[in-house]
Amino acid sequence: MVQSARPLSKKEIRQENERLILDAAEKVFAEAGFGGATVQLIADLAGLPKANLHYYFPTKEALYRQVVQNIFQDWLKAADTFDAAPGPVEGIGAYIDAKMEISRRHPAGSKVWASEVMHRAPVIQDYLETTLVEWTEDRMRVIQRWIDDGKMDPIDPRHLLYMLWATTQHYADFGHQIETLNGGKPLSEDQWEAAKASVKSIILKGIGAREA
Amino acid sequence: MVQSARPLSKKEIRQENERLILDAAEKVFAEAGFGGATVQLIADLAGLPKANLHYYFPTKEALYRQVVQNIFQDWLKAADTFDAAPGPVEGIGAYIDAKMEISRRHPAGSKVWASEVMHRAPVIQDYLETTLVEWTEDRMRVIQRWIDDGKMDPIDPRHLLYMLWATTQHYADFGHQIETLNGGKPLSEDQWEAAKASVKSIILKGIGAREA
DNA sequence: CCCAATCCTGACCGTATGGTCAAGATGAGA
DNA sequence: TCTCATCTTGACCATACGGTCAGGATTGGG
Repeated sequence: MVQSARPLSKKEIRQENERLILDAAEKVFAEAGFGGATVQLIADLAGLPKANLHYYFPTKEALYRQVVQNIFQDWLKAADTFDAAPGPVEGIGAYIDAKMEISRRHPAGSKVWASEVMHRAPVIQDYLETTLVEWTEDRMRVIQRWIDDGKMDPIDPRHLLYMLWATTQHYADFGHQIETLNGGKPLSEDQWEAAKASVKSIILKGIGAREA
Repeated sequence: MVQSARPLSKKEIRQENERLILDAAEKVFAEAGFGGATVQLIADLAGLPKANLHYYFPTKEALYRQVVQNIFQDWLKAADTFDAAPGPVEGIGAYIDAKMEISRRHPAGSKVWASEVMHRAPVIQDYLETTLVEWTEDRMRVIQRWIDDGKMDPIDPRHLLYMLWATTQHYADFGHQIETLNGGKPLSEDQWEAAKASVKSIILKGIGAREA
């Protein structure tokens, strides 16, 4: 517990507190939903008085918006793997790995995202209509190219993407159900590896992905 | 608007009103989450005064519990198809059809279920631990038998079930996102058929399902 | 060292919400 | 027809919640 006693600068204080608040907010929004979450609960979890939280984020909505936007960024970043790949085995395989890892490391974020979309995306509808549409069309083109090059079966790229999203995010969003079906215990390291392997195996075989 | 003017009997009144309330509640809980839903909103949608709603369901929690339990029943019923089937092509194929149909016809119910599980199943945890566990083990045994009989590849039945749940429910839970990516329009009849076909094709091929 | 800017917080406020109640209306059975 | 059980509802209440504010503490720059 020995720690440098140097007082934090204003900049550092701001950064640190915003991080504390955003982390706490993500957890609380994930567990209770936007409507069920209370500012008091978020403040308690962040270890700050409620009024201090309102100093950094004027309203509950503004805080929620920031949380969702951050999650959306991660969501998109996971696709970097997709682009450089020579074919579906590497590209989709790496994408599944990346998204499964997000589900494992940031389940709260995944739940907040799911909740936002389920409730008709009240705060990020504009992102869906612009960024997500572009992103999706780009990846659909990549998949179509693989199909044209004979690297996989002629699957509708759109439904393949939906299946990838659904399957990988399921391990976060429905993690509680999976845990219950696992005897109440979280998945072990080995079980996570088995999950990833199963998903990759079924999908890659299912789309007839051929090694480069 | 001409209608039989026969006054409803007490029994009919009760049935009718409970149905109105449950239908309205499912929609509102799906759109706003438990915390975001208000009793007033449910009452308005059902066309009843709030106090009347409380006459039939004493608390918001009791109403929510009933909604979730009803959904759970449908969820289980969809599996009837599974059991009689001679092999994975028929069994899993029919299960996918059934669950996709639920996603299409009762998206609100699917969302309420997803929300409940995401929030650690505060009201149906006991069902998860008993009924769902049994249900899952039964189906895993069926799948294992198909594997042993050489009717499909040696896939981990557990992860196959998760993939089936994830993929089919995704079309309800993330329906708004899918709609946005479809130019803001709901999926047409043909598009639903294409979705079903894609899902079935990828999964059945992915698990190496062989015709009987 | 001083003053301005930033940060912190207990106390407070208006509102919305879940739930109650008492009194009346309506249908069922004798 | 009379009586009882069930159904209906406007008015009401206590509470919890999001958000405000005034004033104090702390840091930074000149």
